[in-house]
Amino acid sequence: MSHNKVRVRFAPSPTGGLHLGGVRTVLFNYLFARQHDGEFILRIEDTDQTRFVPGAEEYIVECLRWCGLEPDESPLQGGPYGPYRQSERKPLYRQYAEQLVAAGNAYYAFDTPEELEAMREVERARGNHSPQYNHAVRSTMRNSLNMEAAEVKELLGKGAPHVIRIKMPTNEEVTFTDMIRGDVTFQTNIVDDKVLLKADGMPTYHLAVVVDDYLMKISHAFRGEEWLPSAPVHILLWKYLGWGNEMPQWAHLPLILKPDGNGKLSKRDGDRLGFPVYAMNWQDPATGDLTNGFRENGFLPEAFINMLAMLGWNDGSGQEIFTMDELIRKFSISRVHKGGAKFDYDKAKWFNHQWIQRTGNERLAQLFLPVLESKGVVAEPAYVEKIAGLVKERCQFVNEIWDHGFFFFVRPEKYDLDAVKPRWNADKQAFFGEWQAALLNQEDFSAAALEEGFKALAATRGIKPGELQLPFRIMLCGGKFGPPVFDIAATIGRNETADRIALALDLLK
RNA sequence: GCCGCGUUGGUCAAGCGGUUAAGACGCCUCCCUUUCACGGAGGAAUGACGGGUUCGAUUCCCGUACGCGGUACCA
Repeated sequence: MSHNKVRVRFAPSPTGGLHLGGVRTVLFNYLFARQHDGEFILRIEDTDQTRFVPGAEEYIVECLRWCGLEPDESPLQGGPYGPYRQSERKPLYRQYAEQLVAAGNAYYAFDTPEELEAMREVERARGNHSPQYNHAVRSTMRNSLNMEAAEVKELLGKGAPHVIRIKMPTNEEVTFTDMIRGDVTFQTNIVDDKVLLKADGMPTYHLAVVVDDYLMKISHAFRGEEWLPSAPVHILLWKYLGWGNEMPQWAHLPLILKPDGNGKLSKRDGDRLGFPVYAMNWQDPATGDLTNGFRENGFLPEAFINMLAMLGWNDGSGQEIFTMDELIRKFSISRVHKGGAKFDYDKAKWFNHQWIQRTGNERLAQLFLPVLESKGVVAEPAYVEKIAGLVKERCQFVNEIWDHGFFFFVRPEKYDLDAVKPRWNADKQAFFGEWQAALLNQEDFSAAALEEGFKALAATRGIKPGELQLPFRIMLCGGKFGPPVFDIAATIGRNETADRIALALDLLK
């Protein structure tokens, strides 16, 4: 439609942790921008000073960084259309609201909260379920539509508290084309006269999005489905402000739903069901409450992003594993689902498993280091890397390298002797005594050589090697888990292997 | 209540008027492995309902039901 540069934005309000759905909105914006060689802007919508939470903006920025969804313009890095924090743009908005008043598309309203509540009471008494300040009641309220110009001027002159409201037209239809949903039509009669400029001089979301999207030359506006009902207000504002030809194309993204029941996925659902909902850990500065994040739960950003992309979008080919580059190439907004998707934590874990397999041992080791540290273990990076390679196929999370490979770092504290004892006998006891002695002279300590020696020795004693492998494993790991036994022996080394055999033999006597 | 948006297996979903209705997660069985996994082979399981339109509807249209979202000087 326009040959202008693609410019999209993510515009969160800094009120707390960054939700899954929020990250997905960012992702779709980001993919679209990159695909079209456009720009992705982070704008902070902090017009509600009562809801401002310190640290939330920094947190959002850090989330985007972790996800690899870095903006081209933001409060932090600036850009040609700054400032990027709406609170810092406050002086900008009033003139546009005034412009709308002058054109007859908005008006001053002096109603106090008490008067508004009184109006709602009356309406409710009449059976009106959701009383609105709209075409039907505005003539009964204290606003510039019903007052003498002089009176308005006087009130304004002495600084009487007031808001500016949009004057919704009556009996009109507003239609726009949503890139996901197609044409959507609203009757203007059913939408109320939304406040555009608050008494404190701050714009509401409705005015701010339109003005900022215009000033920042936003070409495509993707946001959550919860915004669909207010779209007609925004469309009208674009028109009334005289910018109709530059209005962005809209797309309202489907919601991410809770796994059980219905409804939007909330932080509470995560707490209740035991999975994260926020991208990263979030600590509420007021209450000190800590909410779990995907990052701290051991998710790789690649997996997190991949999983999110597939929640509501697919390329039609059946492919499920995508790198960011592939997503950028293949993403298409028209293939985004209309219906909401229930979040499935099992599937999320599967994505993480897939990505762990695709991640190099060096990086896995690096990510695992803090876990090791927390266990009080110090190890050579090269050794940790090797272990990562040995156990990663059975890990869904990086920290599970410990669960599946702790015995590479420390001796088992307990042994699953029940798995061995029932079939334990003097022959086996003797075999392991001999095996332990043999290890000390084993020249080649590779897994293959160990296996060969083990089997040869078993043969001379007339015991099936299979009968001996499980006991050997228990001696080294303590239980029935872990990579192939001979790999373990080769990795922990001659002395450690011999020591562990001796230790276990004592217990089995 | 009103307005809007949705509705293919338990979940994510492909499909775009004619198909044995893909695939993935999860679940079950078997194989591999005398550990745990990975991997491989199978299996159970799906078109909300009712009307049209059509030679033929999962697919198009209209209702109904259900769900969700919105209905603030919050975003």
